[in-house]
Amino acid sequence: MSLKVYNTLTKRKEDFVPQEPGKVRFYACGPTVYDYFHIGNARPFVVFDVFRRFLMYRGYQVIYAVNITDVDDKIIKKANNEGVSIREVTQRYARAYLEDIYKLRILPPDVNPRATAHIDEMIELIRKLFENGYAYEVDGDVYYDVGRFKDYGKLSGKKIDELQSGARIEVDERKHNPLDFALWKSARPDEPWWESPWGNGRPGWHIECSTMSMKYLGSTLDIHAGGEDLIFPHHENEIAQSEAATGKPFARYWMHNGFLQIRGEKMSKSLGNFLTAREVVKRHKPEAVRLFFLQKHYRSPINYSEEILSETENALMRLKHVLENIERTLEGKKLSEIEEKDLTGPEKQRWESLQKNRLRFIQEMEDDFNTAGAVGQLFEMAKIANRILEEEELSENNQKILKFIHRTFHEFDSFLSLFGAEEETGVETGTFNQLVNILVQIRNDLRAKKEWALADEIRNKLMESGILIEDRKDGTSWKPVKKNKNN
RNA sequence: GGCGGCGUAGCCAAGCGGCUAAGGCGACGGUCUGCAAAACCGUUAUUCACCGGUUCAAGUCCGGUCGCCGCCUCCA
Repeated sequence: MSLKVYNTLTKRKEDFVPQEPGKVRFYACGPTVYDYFHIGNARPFVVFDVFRRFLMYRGYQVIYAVNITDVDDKIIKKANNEGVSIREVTQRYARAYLEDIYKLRILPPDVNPRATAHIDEMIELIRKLFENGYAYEVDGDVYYDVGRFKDYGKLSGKKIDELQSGARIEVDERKHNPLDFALWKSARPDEPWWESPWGNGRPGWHIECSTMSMKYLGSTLDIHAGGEDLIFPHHENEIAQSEAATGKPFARYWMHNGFLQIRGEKMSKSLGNFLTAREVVKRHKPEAVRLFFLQKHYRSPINYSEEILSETENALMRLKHVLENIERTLEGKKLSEIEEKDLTGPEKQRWESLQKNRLRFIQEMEDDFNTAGAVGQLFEMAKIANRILEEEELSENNQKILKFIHRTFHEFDSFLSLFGAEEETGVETGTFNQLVNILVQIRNDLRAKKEWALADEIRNKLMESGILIEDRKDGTSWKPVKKNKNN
């Protein structure tokens, strides 16, 4: 089986082959921190998080970088409107961004670079573009000379001439070409600025992503991802800058997510028809938001409504109930691994269906991350589990089948993050389990050394925290013990 | 005007040339229950916007028509 990815650059689904076997350099465009991000912005954050983690699940070493844009016109405007400093605005919303992605159970990226911390590198990149003849200066502004870059338009499929005729923006006569974009903007009053060879100023938007992605991931990225509205001009310009500077291909695979619509219209800040992710997460489970995105293919448009979110929440509960019911049924039972040769009749059929479901799930994920198709397999497995749970007496093999289903769900949840959250605390169970397992392991090491006092201390302390340790001849297990509570 | 995408049951949605068109929500029927709720089980598209064409075989490929959306300007 091999992974296939739809590449915007070639407009085709391609076999995914990273430049270095087993290693994926993955960059996704992050937020401009001038406001809370809305539920439409959340889509790429969630889906690319799942893709990243699926790649990890498949054994790739993934370096995942997501930038934070903290210098930009909109930030300046916001600060001026509120009469506060730029720094205050960016700190407030950068923190809010981190809080919100945490709530959505998005794993923190490996690198989360901020633009203002990379001004020197940006200046260096611009200097390189001057050296290579792709940049020019006018009155302290520096522009990229689009006409000099032969491949301009290769990502968006646009031709420079056609763009010119269709350009609706007023033409700046100082530019060689109306499509030339700012690499460096000279300082205006009340704007933040940094020193540069071209005078005081601040970087243009596009140069940030080129600079930071290449700094942390190298000249050629394996995957560059973002919303489809970034294809032009943002990603087109990133390619122009990066490739003109390094002479190497900038990114091997370009992935773009489709838009979220509300009442048949694109959700956007400028249209004012947005709901912040934090509002939505107050009304609906974060896992339901994730499932909402995952039940659609990431490249298709998706329609938001409260009703659809509620429906998704019901669907999520169906899956969670299965897990809970299996847990209750199997509680305290010790089951060995399933022996296929012992299976006959309906048990065998169930087992074979489940194997197909599991395989199919992975195949769907590998087929350009078809999460909707994959999730369907989960519901089919849930159906089988429920049929077993309905039975009066559970055979040993049926119990083992239930156990298999439970394990498979959690296996896939390493990248789906739909289950396993502690409802009240928001603490991720996976992390919690890992911590307890570490303690149990340490204790076993101590027992091996016959350091009983400390080992018992760990057991007692865990018991006090509601964790029961069980030493058995085939190993140590543990489980949370329910405190006496009504209901 | 240029470029790109979409149109599958009441709603959401997978499907990318060939087993009986996944799955979810809802609705209806049933199991459970003292009753109810919850949960679970079952049923729910001779048909894939429309018209032609290619093929032994088409939601699936090609052409056209209609409708919707996005990009071409900051935007995930």
